[in-house]
Amino acid sequence: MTKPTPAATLAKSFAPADARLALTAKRFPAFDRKTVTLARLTNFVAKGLANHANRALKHHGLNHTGYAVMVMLFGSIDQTLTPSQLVDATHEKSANITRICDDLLRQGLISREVDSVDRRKVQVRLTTAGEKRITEVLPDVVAVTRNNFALLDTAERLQLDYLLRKVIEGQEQMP
Amino acid sequence: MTKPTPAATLAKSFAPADARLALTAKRFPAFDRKTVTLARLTNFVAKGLANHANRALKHHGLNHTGYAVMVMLFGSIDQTLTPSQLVDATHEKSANITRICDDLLRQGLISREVDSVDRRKVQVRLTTAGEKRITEVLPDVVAVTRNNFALLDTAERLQLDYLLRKVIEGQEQMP
DNA sequence: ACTTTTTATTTCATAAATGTATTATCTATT
DNA sequence: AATAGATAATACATTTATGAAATAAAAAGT
Repeated sequence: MTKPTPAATLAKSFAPADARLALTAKRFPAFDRKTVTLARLTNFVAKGLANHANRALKHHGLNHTGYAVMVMLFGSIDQTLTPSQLVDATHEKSANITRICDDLLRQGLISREVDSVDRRKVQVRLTTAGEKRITEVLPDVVAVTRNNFALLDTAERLQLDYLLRKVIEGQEQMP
Repeated sequence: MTKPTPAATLAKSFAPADARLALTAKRFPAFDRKTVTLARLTNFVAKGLANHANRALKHHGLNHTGYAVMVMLFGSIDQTLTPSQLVDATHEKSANITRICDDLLRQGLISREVDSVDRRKVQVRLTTAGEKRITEVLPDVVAVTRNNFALLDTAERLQLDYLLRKVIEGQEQMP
């Protein structure tokens, strides 16, 4: 089981910020330093993930959002999803999905067609070119993604998965 | 100690995406489903945090980046930091810090002055109005931030803090 | 002392993301 | 079958974020 003891020694770059938050907590009793720090940490990890992924994706003419869309399509029946499903799958706002898909369409990586049974819906489908592209890109991105978590052992990864899902569960209950 | 067992039952909204990633992993051996999922989870939590914070901040004329800048200033000696220090503290790109500070300056919440000993540097300082504003805003934002982590008990928060720092440590070692 | 290199910040052009309004279609109720 | 209400996607305006180049000052090397 993971022991949180040596946490303080890790991520040294955090020390100055921690000190500032400590001071703020001192000056401001309402300031819940622990959760604020959790929020900051999450933010930093997410930024790091996006930055590293983007660097790997740039050569391939994609960014991490476009990539996320394509991966979700790749993993779907018929390689087809509606924009709404893409919104759920990526947590991007619908307007952003439209924009991303416009771009993927320009690159010929996806197609769009109106759903024949519900004509409000649009079916976004990975093209052959799109499938080829994702196949080229995926190994790079997966490798980079893995590196982000390289320091965690199997138990820790499981634990992190559990904790993050629990946080999301809590967020979904928020007003 | 935290038991990760019931993780699968939490965050139900994740089920369809999990299924897609499972399929992708099946079709694509190189696809390391576990770390990819960790990346996705982190991303979602960060998005939720930003969205919730932004909603609380909007009334106050701030967004979560501007707020982050002000909190860091509030927690600093003399309530003063250079743009570079703000870059480190927030992980925002320098150009963005400039823009954010322009905005805070327009609102009269900070001041900018050239450092007298190293004239390349700029000292960004919280004004009295800025201090007042952060004092008004902080309780709201802290309350919202806490809610995101409401489902985690003390041990779990500690654990999450530990794990995230370890991830950041790993990210910092990346090329 | 003088040139080169490094560091700090900003500017500018561009990209990415969001909120709100709009259009079109479907569903349910009368 | 007509209408009201809900849902799906997009368009448009605006905000937010980024990369690359420019400017300026300090530090280092010769």
